[in-house]
Amino acid sequence: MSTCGSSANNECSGPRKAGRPSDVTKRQGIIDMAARHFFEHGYAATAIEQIAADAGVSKVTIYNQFGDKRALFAAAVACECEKLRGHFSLDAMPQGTIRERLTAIGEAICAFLSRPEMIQFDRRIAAETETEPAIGEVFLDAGPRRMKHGFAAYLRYCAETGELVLDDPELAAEQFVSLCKGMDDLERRFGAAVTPENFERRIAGAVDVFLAAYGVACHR
Amino acid sequence: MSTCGSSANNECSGPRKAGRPSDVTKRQGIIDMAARHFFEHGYAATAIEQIAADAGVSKVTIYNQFGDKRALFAAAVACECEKLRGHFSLDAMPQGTIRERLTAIGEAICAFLSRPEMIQFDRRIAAETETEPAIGEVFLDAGPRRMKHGFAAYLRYCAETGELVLDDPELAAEQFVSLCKGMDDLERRFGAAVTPENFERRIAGAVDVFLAAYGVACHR
DNA sequence: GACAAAGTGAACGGCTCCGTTCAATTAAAC
DNA sequence: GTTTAATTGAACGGAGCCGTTCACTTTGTC
Repeated sequence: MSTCGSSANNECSGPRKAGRPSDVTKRQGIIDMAARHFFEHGYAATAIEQIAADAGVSKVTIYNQFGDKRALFAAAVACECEKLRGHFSLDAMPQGTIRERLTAIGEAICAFLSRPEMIQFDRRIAAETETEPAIGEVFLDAGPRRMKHGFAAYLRYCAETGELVLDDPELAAEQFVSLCKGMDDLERRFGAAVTPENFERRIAGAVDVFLAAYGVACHR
Repeated sequence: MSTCGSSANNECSGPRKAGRPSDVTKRQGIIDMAARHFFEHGYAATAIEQIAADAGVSKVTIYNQFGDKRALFAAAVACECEKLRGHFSLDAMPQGTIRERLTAIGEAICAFLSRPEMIQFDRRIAAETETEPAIGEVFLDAGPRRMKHGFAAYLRYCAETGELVLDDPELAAEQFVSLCKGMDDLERRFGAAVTPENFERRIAGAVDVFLAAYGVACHR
């Protein structure tokens, strides 16, 4: 479904190697299925043979293409992070008052972060980061930091248009996102059920506090 | 070193069983070593034989006392959560202006949460919560929720003395803690190094924002 | 001292799974 | 058609580890 594996496949300069070329769709199928298993059941609890079976592929093919279980896991993580990159665009900015826009943004961010797949992905990456610090780094760059910088740029823009009064957009971005998340992502990481009624109140509270600190009304 | 295992050991009513009594210090040693291994290397990566060896105990003794690997893990989690309970007291409240007090509290909370053992414990519990939801629940009650309620009570007290203006202490408590943490606990969960310079700025920023929203100055 | 239960050490069965090897098959490039 | 390389199925070696059994020792209580 995704096209993550195309990053290192462009061998344009090399002469076309003779013989049967490796099946790209198979490779992608393996990565997709590996991601599914790794992020659902954890690294240790996932058997390569199972991935192979579910991807309709021989186990040997996996070892030929990736060489190692860890390498396959790394590929799956990289692919998933690549998908993440597409999720932070500033194109479709909501309209309305600054309060309405912040509310919409807060809702979007929370909805994005509280998807069950996201929670599980978070858990897995965190657990594996210990044995493979590079994995955590890749995720941080593809996800949280990217989101933070994008949002900070928007806040800076708002400051330039005079809708907000702030001198440290990065800090303000962190603060707003943290306010929106509250302790809810924590609760969810530890299995608590989602509480939609708290959701609204939390976002509204976040916007209130944020505007109290950075809104123009307070600084007149 | 800790005395967590004493919760279910009070068999006061039963007649003293004949024969050799089970060694409580051994039991505690097993739990301590189990916690060490489980939280450092993960559940799956921990071998019971290793725990037994490091605790100076036979593997059979572990199976006699706990019956199961999962049960041993659960005992270790329960013990660690018990330790957590002692860490949230409102006794030694700092003095000074409300700003100084909030700053001190924020620093204490962040210092407590960013201890490496805490980060690892967090990761492990989150990962195992999936297969054993009860574990996550136990942790939430012993840690985050407890801290939140305790701090909310303090905020309510501050509101009663007129130092703060707020009508939802629980929400405000969440907001303050979230502001203090920022995205730093996230970064640390994914292996990023600690940045002491950001630490100060983040706490100061949190107090600024919080007081802008809930301080008496803004509501006069 | 007799008894009963707890602890020990060693060995074992059984299971899962990683990673490899090998001969056979398939599919593209030339 | 020939060549080259990818893919496959099956089987294997080896490792790690869970949980059990058993005979034996230790350490308390009665």
